[in-house]
Amino acid sequence: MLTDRQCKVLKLIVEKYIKDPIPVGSKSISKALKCSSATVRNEMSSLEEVGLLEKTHTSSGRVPSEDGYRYYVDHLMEAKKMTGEDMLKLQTVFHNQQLALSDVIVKSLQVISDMTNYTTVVLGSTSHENLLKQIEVVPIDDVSMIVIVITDRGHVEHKNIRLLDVSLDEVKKTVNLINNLIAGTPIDEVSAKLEYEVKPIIGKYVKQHEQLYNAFYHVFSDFTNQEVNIVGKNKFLSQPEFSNVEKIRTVFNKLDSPEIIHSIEEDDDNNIKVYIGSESKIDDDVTVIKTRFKNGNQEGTLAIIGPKRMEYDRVVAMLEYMKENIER
Amino acid sequence: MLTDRQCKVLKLIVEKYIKDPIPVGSKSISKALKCSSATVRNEMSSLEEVGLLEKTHTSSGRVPSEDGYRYYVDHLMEAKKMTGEDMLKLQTVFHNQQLALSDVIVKSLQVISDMTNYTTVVLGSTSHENLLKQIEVVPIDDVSMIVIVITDRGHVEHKNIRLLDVSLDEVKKTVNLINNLIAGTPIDEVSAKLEYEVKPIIGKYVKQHEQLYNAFYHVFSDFTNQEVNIVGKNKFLSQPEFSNVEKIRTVFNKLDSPEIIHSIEEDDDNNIKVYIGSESKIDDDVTVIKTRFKNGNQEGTLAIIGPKRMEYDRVVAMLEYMKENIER
DNA sequence: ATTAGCACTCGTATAATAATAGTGCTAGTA
DNA sequence: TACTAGCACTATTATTATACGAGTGCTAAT
Repeated sequence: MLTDRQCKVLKLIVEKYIKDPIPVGSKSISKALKCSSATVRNEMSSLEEVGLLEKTHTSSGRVPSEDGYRYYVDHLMEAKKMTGEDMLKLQTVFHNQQLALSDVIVKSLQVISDMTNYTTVVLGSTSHENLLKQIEVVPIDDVSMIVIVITDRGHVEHKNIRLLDVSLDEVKKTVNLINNLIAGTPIDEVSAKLEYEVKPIIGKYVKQHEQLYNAFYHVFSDFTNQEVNIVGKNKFLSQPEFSNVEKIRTVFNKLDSPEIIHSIEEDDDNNIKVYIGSESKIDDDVTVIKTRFKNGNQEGTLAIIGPKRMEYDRVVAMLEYMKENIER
Repeated sequence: MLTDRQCKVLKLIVEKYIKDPIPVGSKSISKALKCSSATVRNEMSSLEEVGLLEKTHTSSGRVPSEDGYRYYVDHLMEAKKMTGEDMLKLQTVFHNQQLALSDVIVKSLQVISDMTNYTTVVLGSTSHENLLKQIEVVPIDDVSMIVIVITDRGHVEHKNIRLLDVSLDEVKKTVNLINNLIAGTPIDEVSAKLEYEVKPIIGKYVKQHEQLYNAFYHVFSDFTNQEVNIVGKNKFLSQPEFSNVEKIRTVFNKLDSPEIIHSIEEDDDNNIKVYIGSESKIDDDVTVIKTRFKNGNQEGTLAIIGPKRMEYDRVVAMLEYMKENIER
């Protein structure tokens, strides 16, 4: 258990280091604690012993360890009210009645990314949560047409397909069959239903059913299994801990990897969760802060991704504000 | 006018430097020219005098200047046949009958980006070339619906709109009116037509026409004026001339800027064009190689973006191959 | 016209030095 | 017992000196 003063020391170090990424010396925080630097040094080495602080070399100042950040986030950080300025910028987006919710979310995350210099992410519903609402087909020329797939949650995808020697009537028949037979099915089960419920029927009533079946099968099997929207990736380029290209490359590759991004919402805790450093699965110097939201049948995950040395209190306040505003 | 030997020297230097980005010394190319390093040095300083070569410092080897690359591309580079391996990888994409042309293009550019380690770009038709084909509306819940806009070239966009207290019937009336009255209009003129041709009519026949008009007006005014597809931006991160983050930041910001990307197709020359260094408008160390393509009413621009120190012959060969295959 | 030879230049690498900001520890004090 | 002043010690950073080497430009000889 930490003493009261140790908490203060840790808090001061974390907050100072977040402001300015240079190791914190004992002298620089001794005044704030109303005791001498020697005392602070003693406290510092206790904190180092329990693994909350680290040194970059024998005689350097201290830097928070991963556990140090964790302790700060879990016990020391004060719930910060959003500043009026931050609030104002977001409100103008939220109060735009014209925009659909999903657009409001994306817009406000853009605003947040610019305000904070961190990367932001929206993950929509996954494909097993999205139900097929209807499909539409629009012919473009003799051989190609566009298939548009719409889900009950308003997710839209379209795909260009080529059909040689298939008459438009046959296509329309197939579309109607699909809409009548399997609307309401979770997207990721559509392929299966297509095979077992639609294929036998169009086999009987539709010419060129092979070609048509294959085309539609591909449309659904290529359906993106999750809507992902990442805003402000480049913000990483102005963070001091990402000043070497190697590191940037690994981070960017991770951000481009669906598995990694997907894993952000693995645990479906409804509260705000903070993944620090190695917990983030992106890089030891990266922190991910995320929350789920739900409004009617719109649901998904918001995340803010930045350096481990992140303004935790500010970001948490922002995410709370976002969640609150989305959910009503 | 350059002598024969000067051409050889320049060519050797460019090609050697492209392989390995260290300044080229006289000795290293003297054997290939069957003369002494002193002779090469003389030729080199002539080439420097006319601005085709540069030194990084007084006693360094030579590096091609921007003009040097230009001269190489315009006069020295040999039309290279694609290697069998390169060809094979692209053919498997092109020979996929299932895919629509636009998908084939994107897929093959992904392949090219991976093969070359450069960034690739497809620019679709611009909004004044795309004609409105039809719009569709799908209601999602009481207040929101999705408007889907389809152009004659198969470009699809959709937008979520919110309409309070507007009945579905009124919406459908409006949609029908729009489809009947202004289908066939270039997308970037739709907003105007909407105002002068549709607004007066729905004003008479449709309730809540204000709200409806505004909503559709926004749908079209937000229409992306150009389909842009950039693949493999991260490839820049493994190019040695982009090893500092500052540079990466400026390049990435440029690549994210619609104006810059749009400017690639400013000149509508149908042949392959090479923009070297400052000509690229992206960075002095960047080269853009592009060509237009056209197949039926599908047209657009392909570009490959990489370091100035690019494998020009290989890239040009690939673009030629792409253009040829797309156009038939 | 070409080339061998040599003085010269400049970048890179290595080592030596000093300055500085920090630590840990000891001994003394409230 | 808890704190602190003081000091020896350590590692980083910046600066300077030195040597090395790859390359050039020029001159004189072929």
